[in-house]
Amino acid sequence: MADVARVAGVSPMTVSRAFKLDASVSAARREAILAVAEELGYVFDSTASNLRSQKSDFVAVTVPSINNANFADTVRGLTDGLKARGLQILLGSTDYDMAEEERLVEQFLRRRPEAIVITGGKHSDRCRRLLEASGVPVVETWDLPEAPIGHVIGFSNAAAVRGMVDHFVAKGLTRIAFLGGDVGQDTRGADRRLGFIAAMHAHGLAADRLIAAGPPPISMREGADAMARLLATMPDTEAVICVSDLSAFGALTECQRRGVAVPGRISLAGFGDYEIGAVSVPALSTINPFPRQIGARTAALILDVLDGRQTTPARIEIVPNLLIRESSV
Amino acid sequence: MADVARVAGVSPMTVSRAFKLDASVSAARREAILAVAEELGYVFDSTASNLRSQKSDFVAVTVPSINNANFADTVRGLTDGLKARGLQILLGSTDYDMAEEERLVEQFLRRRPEAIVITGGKHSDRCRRLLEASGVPVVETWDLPEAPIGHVIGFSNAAAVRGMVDHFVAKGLTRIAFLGGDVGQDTRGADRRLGFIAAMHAHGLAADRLIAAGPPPISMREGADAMARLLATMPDTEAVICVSDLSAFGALTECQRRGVAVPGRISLAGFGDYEIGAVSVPALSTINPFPRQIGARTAALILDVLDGRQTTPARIEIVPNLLIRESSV
DNA sequence: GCGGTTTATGTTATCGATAACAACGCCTGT
DNA sequence: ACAGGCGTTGTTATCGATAACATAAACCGC
Repeated sequence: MADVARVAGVSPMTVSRAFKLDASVSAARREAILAVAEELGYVFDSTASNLRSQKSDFVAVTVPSINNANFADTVRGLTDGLKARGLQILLGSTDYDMAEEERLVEQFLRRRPEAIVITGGKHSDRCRRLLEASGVPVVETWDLPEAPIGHVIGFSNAAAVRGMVDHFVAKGLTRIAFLGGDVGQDTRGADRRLGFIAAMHAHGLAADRLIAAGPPPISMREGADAMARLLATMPDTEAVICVSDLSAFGALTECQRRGVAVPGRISLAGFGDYEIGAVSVPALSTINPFPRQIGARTAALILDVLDGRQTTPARIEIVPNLLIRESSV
Repeated sequence: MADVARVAGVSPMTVSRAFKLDASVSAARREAILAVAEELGYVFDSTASNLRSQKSDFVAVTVPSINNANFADTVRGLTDGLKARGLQILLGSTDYDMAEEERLVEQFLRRRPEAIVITGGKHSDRCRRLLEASGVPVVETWDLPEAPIGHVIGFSNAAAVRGMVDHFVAKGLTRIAFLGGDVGQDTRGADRRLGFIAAMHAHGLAADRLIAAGPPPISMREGADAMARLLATMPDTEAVICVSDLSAFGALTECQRRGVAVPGRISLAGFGDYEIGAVSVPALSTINPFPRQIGARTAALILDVLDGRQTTPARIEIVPNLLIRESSV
């Protein structure tokens, strides 16, 4: 920067200002300075800038898995909403593991992010403590924890599944199974399963058709395997709600291979409104929790917090949308 | 850090060393220092560390899209290979746009990453110049550019598709179509299309069944729409190679809705070995370019470069695997 | 027991940008 | 003509950790 300043015939401070979009430098001079910088091949050093200004221009984000269209959509909404402000996303995946989440959060906090976005509302004690002590604005998403760390933008997984159970029951189906959500690691999956059980009980129905699909991420293949087990052990099942569209599609393929008609003999539903659910034959009934919107609103909230427009913890509830399609008609 | 040092009764330098895993501090003292730090709620400041040591512990990565299982797999391989060394991934998506890529690269270089990984081998002039001038090790992936910027770990998209064309021709099919890859933005898609054309010509066949699917990312829906157009305009087509498994699956669903037998009347193939291709009914023939391995080997290469074991530009060619499944039997 | 080496710790200056403050020129209104 | 204000530029000290060097203590073989 000193070199650029010398060549441009100004002080380093003026060069510094020329690189900040808002600072007061005459337009002509800024242009000249940027031209000199480009010619000299000068590359601005954000590290030094961050240290002195005590701002990182980072927003840290943890997701359970990068390879998941739902979370990717949330990240997309976040990125789009934040990049206008020059905020960089620091992305990390926890692999549905709270210990890994804790490690990630600790790493991230060392970079002094402007805000930190966590997927889910359940964390290790130490992770929670670190976040609370950090002074960094925290947003928990994809969940509605009872005692949030800071801000929350999420939805009730249990309530969403209840809507689907209601739909099946209204169709006259009573022997309904739930596939997945059997492992505590995937707290959202577990919430959906608990929501299923509660909804069945509310209808006076037995919630005893629970099929395990193993630890997340639940693949299509695991959905197919679980459906095979279900058909073998409880062949009179009339409807199946799956923990995600991916497992639902896997379940569908298993039905197709066995000649089990969907929705003729078994009605199917997924969760997440993945593209596969809209395109598959039959199209899958599902629940859209608006992942992109979660990201977009989180971004907007973060900007509000950084600009001082939001000073109290926000609690924003997204209402998922029930999509009834061919698989459950 | 000074506070921690005072409480622990040592110099700040010793505290600093206690936080570096390799530095020479007696085990007892390190433990004591870390305990004090934890109690005081001290959080190490990576920014300051980076500035002074002139190391960022960042590896920057650009991908065309986060929401793509193939690229997510590559990122996964990278992350896994790098996190043991405490290297943080700085991830950005270009949306298949070279201008956006240039912007991202410029942003990333300001953070002085230890290395930068770029998906693809085609870039804007300025982007290339910035990378070359930066002195940062560059790895281009998912492609085999003729004049690489630095290191390359990729495969030939054209050659991979040729293998699939050969397979169809060996089966006696000659009226073969290619779906997608019509837009220059997606250079890998375009390479596959060109590879298709060249392979057809090599067999003395006309490569005139080219169906546009629009700009990337090509969705399942767009694959279905393109298949509808193909069936309408060239109903005597015997086989279709799609630019990805996602579009191939979309194409398959269109066939199912119209009662067109796959592979009975039309043979189908995709690209990428996405899970959908293995699970769908019929399972899709496809090409596995080992995205996870690309990431893993890129990580290994980066470590080799950083440790001085690799001093010349590497050129590693991955050989994709042809997977023949039910859709093309 | 003594030079020589290793191990563990401390001291000082520094990475590169910028906050905070000062100052200068220019305009404006009275 | 002059106080006051704004827009633009410069000066100085500083953000928090650590490289490089210095030093003290411990170890070691002969």
